Amino acid sequence: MRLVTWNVNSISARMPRVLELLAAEQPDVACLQETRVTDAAFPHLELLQAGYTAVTHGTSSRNGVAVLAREPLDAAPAAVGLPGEPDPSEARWVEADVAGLRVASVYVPNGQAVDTPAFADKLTFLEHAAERAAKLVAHGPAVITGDVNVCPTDADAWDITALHGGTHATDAERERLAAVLDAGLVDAYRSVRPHDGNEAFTWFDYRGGAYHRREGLRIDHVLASPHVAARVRDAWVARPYRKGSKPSDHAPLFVELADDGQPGRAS
DNA sequence: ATGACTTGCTATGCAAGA
Repeated sequence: MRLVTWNVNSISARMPRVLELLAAEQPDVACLQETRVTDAAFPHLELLQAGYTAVTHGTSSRNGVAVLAREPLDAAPAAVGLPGEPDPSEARWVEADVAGLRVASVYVPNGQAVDTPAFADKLTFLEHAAERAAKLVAHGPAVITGDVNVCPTDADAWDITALHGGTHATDAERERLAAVLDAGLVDAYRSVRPHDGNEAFTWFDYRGGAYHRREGLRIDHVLASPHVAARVRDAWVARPYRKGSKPSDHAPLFVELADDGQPGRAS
């Protein structure tokens, strides 16, 4: 089974690239973030013509998450919103049951700057994500995936000093991401590619030619429950989707899972 | 130069992204 997570930075602006990816890569599940449309305005019809059904949690202009699947999804999401999140109206969490998995698509708050209310809200959001993770892991096979907006280690940034002590790589954020993993999840990418450098980056600033200078961050993650983690055969960043015509500032992150019941790649 | 793009807004410059 092939899963992809991608912050599309507006599905309206990105529809040609989204359709390109679905046709070329044929993911079984696609978790999208920053769809930036209301549920009513979500392009269900075009996606259906491409062979995908979707559950969404969106709001006008900002944020918004979705799960797409080649198998028909229930019209209603398995869960909408993250219990305890600071502002449920921001539309940052949605869950679907697909291919025997509970799949959560998440867009963690950016945090703007340390010592802002937005940063405090980011930490609170991550704390509740850890609580939700524990519940999902206890429930069964699960994947929490999306734009987590945290670099787990210094190796996950092109130049840790370039972050100027700002968000995404503070101890406070890393401790809270670690707590999410401690709930029983595995960083699927690092489980198979522990030593990758800049090929692991999933976000590159639009400005200054950052992509072509390979100056990015690894902030999009696939976090898998133990049963799913054992099925991870490969993981990769699809860098070509970060360039070309009207790209998102994030590259898609793919994970290939062995079929349920088959042995996963031991690494 | 902690800017450099890109997006959506009810705009004609701005906030926000990370």
